[in-house]
Amino acid sequence: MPLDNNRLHKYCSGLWRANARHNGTMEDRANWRFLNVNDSPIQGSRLNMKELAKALNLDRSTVSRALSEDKSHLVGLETRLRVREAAMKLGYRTDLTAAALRKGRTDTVGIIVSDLGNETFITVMRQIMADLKGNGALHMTPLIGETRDDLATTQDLLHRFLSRRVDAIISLAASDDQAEALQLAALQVPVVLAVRSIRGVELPSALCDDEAGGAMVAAHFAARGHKFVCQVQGPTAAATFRNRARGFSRVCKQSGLSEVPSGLAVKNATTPEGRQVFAQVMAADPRPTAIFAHNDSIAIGLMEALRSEGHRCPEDMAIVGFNNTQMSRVLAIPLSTVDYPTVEVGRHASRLVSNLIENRDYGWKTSVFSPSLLVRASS
Amino acid sequence: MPLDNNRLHKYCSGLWRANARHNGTMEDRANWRFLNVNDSPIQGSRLNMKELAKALNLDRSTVSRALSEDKSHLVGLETRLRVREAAMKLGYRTDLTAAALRKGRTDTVGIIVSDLGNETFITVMRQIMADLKGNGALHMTPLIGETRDDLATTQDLLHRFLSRRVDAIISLAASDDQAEALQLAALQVPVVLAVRSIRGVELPSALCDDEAGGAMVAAHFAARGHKFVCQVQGPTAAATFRNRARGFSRVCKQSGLSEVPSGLAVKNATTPEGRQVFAQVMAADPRPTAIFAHNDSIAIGLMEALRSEGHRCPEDMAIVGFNNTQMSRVLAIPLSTVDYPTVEVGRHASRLVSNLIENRDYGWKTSVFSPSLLVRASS
DNA sequence: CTGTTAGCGCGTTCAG
DNA sequence: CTGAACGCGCTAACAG
Repeated sequence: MPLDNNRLHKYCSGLWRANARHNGTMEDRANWRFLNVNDSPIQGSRLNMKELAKALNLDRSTVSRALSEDKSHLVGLETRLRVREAAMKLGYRTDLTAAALRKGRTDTVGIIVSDLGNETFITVMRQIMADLKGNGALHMTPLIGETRDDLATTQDLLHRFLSRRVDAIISLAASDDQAEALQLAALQVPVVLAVRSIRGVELPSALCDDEAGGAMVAAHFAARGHKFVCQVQGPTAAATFRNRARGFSRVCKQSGLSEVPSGLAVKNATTPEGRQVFAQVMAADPRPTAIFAHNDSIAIGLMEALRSEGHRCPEDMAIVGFNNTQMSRVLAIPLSTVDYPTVEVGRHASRLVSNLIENRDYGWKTSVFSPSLLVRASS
Repeated sequence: MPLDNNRLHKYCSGLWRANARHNGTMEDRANWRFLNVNDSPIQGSRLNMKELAKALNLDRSTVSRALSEDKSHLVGLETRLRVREAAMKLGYRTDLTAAALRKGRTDTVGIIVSDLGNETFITVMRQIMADLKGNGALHMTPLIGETRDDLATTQDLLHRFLSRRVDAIISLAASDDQAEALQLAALQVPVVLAVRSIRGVELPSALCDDEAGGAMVAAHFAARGHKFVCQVQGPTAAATFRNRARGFSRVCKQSGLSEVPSGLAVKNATTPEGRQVFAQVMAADPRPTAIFAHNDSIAIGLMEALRSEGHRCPEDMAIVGFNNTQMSRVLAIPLSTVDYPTVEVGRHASRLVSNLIENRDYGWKTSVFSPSLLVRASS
């Protein structure tokens, strides 16, 4: 089957993006040497640009241009097609590490996330990865690292990313103790914060308006006629949770709601801890009739404890979570929750990165996106 | 504060592993030029090895050796310390892309996963990443990509990995339609399969004995005295689920259990689909008294549906899942499930990769690890 | 033990 | 429109 221009044009991008299904049959790959005009010393089985050029009786430069996305117009149409056809048949793949060395750009961005098991982080990360793959003329590859909120791991990760010469870094794992490490990194490459910010650190960020989210929940409780309510706060070291708490408390005061017990917090925002903290809620006097859990995991722990002890939700106790996770939607009693603006946050983070890479403009471009309350059966 | 040898030795590995907290103060970094003996043309703010060498009145090679892990013994102790101290104070970071180009090795491995939201995959991946970071003298960086079981995405990912010259590829996302793409990739670099295998493709793999897992569940049902049971199968395209089904059915026959209804399968192994399929289970005649769900997500969907309709678990219906996810442990009715050997699978996969990279030995080294049944309250 | 030399595979001048 | 030459930052081979 001869290659037509249509397939070649597909391959043009396919060479970089690999949409092309046909990378040359194994026969082609085995026999590519026979295209050589002169015998040339071949090190491995991997074809490089020099060899490809020799096989075509062209100079490397011409081949380089023909294969490139932005400079292929500098090459005659006929030559360009000939080069691309050969590259395709022979399974040529440009060596991106070599290209990076020459260009001074690796077309990679480091992504730091605290917990790969967290659905919200993953959702934001997916958006970022999708954007990075297609944004503008850029085709960036993400390097992903998980910190589990450990400072040493974070520093290790930053060092690795910097050593690999990433073009930028996005952290979804910022916490106060990382301030210095991130600022040091920002001296070398653009650093963008997403989901989590750091007090007093002015880096371009893409955030959720957590305070507004907390406020919405309190307003909702007030509208439902509750008098005594409480909140189970996530780790207090994270600004995210502090903001949710502040918004909730503010509106409680404004609406005449009493927070009892107050100061409830879990060390990790997980279901088991939500389960455990339930006893403290029930021990309070007066006992609250509604709980705001700072995320869905905690909320689910509370609901499971509620079920275990034979109480009913929302009749005996209303519960609202945060993040709108998949699980919240499929419970027997669907969980009321605050929908996190994952798409907006991810998109803004990737836009910031693209802009900063193009023109090292470190302007003050933080955006804060609003969440929205989803009232379901649990409240 | 002067640098003592202890800190320098830490930095020795810290240079690569960044355990060192102190990367040189900002003043150090700003003034590093003054260490230069001659003025040298400096392009960016980033210090390279040539400049570092000139500042120290040494040759690049010496600096390179002094900083390396395996060849630093070729350098005099005094010089070595001097080099490392300077590198540390000046915040020198070796350019890994350049090193890779020269060495013909990038010290990266591509990891392909179908779904970043899947706890089991993530757990295996974490193990792999931890091993890769510390295994032997190797410090490999993983490149992670998600396919969502899409062939084109998989091909794209493979191409990107290969273009970035990864030293090996680990796929936790194999499915039958990817056979050709993976085999083509295996022509270039070692390819290892984990968690999922492909029928008829002989690549070194690290797997779970899914059939044994299914068998355990059937034996458990038989021991509990059930007569009519059923299973809800995951996507039939995946060998994983086919094996679980086969093991379960085999033991059912051997133990005289009837599968009604049979042939129940969901398109995606998710909680919502588990929820939906529940109606079909209840409509069966005779109605089964126990369900084997091919993973915990499906099982949880079934349990939620059970709750919604007022049935009791395990009295009216026993349920067993697969994977031992966090969620299975914290439900009001803790879920019986099959514990997946994530550590063993991950460890074997990373060992395979390390071995294959060292000595391109493509020997037949697949291992299959046994899962174990965890009986909890739901059965 | 250290310096010298020679590339790794590309992209980008500058000529023609 | 194409070819020749240079160098990105590093490590490996070979001398000394």
